[in-house]
Amino acid sequence: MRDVAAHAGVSLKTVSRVVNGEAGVRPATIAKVEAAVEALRFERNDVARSLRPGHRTQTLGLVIEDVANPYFAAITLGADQVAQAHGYLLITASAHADAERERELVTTLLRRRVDGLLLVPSSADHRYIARARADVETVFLDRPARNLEADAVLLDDVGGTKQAVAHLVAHGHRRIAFVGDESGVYTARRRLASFRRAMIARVGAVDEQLVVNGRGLTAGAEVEHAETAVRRLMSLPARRRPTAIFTNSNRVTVGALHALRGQPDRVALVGFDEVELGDLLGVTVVRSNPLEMGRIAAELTLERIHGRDDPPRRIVMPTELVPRGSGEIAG
Amino acid sequence: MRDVAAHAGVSLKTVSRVVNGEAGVRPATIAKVEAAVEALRFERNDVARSLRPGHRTQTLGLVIEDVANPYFAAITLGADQVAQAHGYLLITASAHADAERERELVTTLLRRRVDGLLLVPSSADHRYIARARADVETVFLDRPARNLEADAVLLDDVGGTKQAVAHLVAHGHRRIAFVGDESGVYTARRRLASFRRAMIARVGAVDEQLVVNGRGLTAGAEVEHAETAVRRLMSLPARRRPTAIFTNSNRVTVGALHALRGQPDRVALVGFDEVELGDLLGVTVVRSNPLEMGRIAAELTLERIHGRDDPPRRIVMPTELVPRGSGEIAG
DNA sequence: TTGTACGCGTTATCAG
DNA sequence: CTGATAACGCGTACAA
Repeated sequence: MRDVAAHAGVSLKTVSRVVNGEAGVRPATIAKVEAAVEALRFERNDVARSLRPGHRTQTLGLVIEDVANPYFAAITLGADQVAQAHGYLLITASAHADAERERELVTTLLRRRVDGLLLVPSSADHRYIARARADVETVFLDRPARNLEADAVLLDDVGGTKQAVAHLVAHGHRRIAFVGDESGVYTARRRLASFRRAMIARVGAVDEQLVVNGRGLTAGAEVEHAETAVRRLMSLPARRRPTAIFTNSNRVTVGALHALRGQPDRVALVGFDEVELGDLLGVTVVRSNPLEMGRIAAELTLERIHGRDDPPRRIVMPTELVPRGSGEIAG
Repeated sequence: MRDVAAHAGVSLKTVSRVVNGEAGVRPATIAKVEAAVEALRFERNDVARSLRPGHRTQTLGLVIEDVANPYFAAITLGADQVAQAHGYLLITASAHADAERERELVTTLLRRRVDGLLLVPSSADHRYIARARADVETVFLDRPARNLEADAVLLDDVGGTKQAVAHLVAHGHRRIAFVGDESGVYTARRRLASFRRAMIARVGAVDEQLVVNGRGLTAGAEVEHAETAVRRLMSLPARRRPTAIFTNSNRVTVGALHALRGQPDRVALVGFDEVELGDLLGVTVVRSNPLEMGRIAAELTLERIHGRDDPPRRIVMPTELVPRGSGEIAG
């Protein structure tokens, strides 16, 4: 910028004014400066710019489990859409359900002074965020903060799980299995608890043999582990074998579909989260709208950045049961 | 940092040393400083840090079409893995195949002084990048740069297309349709050209009625438009109707699968790119490895940043035909 | 082992 | 309308 000023024969501040389109510069001067900008291929440095007090980085941080999971990819897209619309950019990082990694990533993002943080948490205690920087606007996604007051955009997992169980029971099932990963510990536990409650309410009991929750379902191999788990369930003696399965995430659903492929008996299946081509495969799912979740979370974050200061909100997104065949197999 | 220094009764520089773990500070001093850091909740500001000459932002920019497309999501994950492993962060933005948006995003990223840029281009001329900043390491993904010397990590679309055509011809097809979107103009044109060549070589001619390339396949609605296009093909009189279809991207494949669902006649289908659950649906695809593409591109970018300076490279990733049923329907 | 002075590229303030 | 100067938070060079 100094070079541009020299080249144009004006002061630094004048260049700044022209570059930022501020008013109060003579057209002739503007032309001179613009010529110099062209000649020297000058490009404003937004890093230095955001160093100024008051000025922000115009950046949002997003930490998710895994971009390659369509559920999180949709969240990412939603957040990106809103961010771009407001002139913000999004730093996205996958923590792979690793609490340690999550902390590292969050810390790095805070050091970079992101104006806002969107977080799908894997860790069990988020006081470290407040400890690091109290002034960053943080919105939790999919799972609430632990030990921290913060906004959260969540799914109605309780409702969704109830719908699924009710649907299967209505189709005559009583031996319903629950297969989940533990990636979102909170989510998983919550859905499992709802499952138990719903089962007790509608069937009278839960067969714990039919509950598989995460032991061994490590990150990165959820699909394979879910497949194994479902195979194991299907190899139980006939009278204890489940007639229906509820899978609690899209990864698990995909694994279950693989496992059920070769099965002689038709087993009912309802999965949490949409799965691509699920319509063609006839997979009944409890669907939510992760794109909208990402949008809402980003919008809330930006509102907070721009001064909104009512108490932390907890927004719960609805779920919807989409019958497509697999959930309507009679028990 | 000044406050910390005051609180600890030491100089600014000493705090800097402690914070960055530099040697040559007395343990007692370290303790004092660390106490002050705790008390004041000090967190290093990496924005200011990267402003220093020589210091970089440790950030990579990635511009893709759409994170919600599993192909690009896989690229994103690969790039993120490598970035994280090297202490870099990734700013990812979806340009939705809009050349204008691509330019805006790239410009914004350059202004933020990303150290490297990974770009799945939609625009047809990339001189603007060199014009803006000559010193940023740029690697193109999926499609090469136009009017710019730059590294590129590409797919072997020619080979993949040939494989697909050969496969279908080997199964007795002669009336093979090509359905593509124009999202990657370069890619689309190239695959279509290869398709024509392969058809002429193996069948002797191309029925242009069976070539649908993008007219009307606008961004964001590729799936629906592909579905419509395939429906139209299937409603041709029997002797001109295709007996096989080659779809040139995962979005188009999904649309085609929807269109073919209700069809009375079985039509063969080979798609470019993997589609999730394609194995269960029996979809024959020409598969590549987008995760690895993202990794390789990020690695190359980092090597460039760290000084590698051989001439621009063009890395071509192999493709593989995966027979699963839909491509083996006899013609 | 610790401190001082300066500069990174920009914008805010205030004077001319 | 335009310019000089300070400041943002940090690290480098050098001095103490």
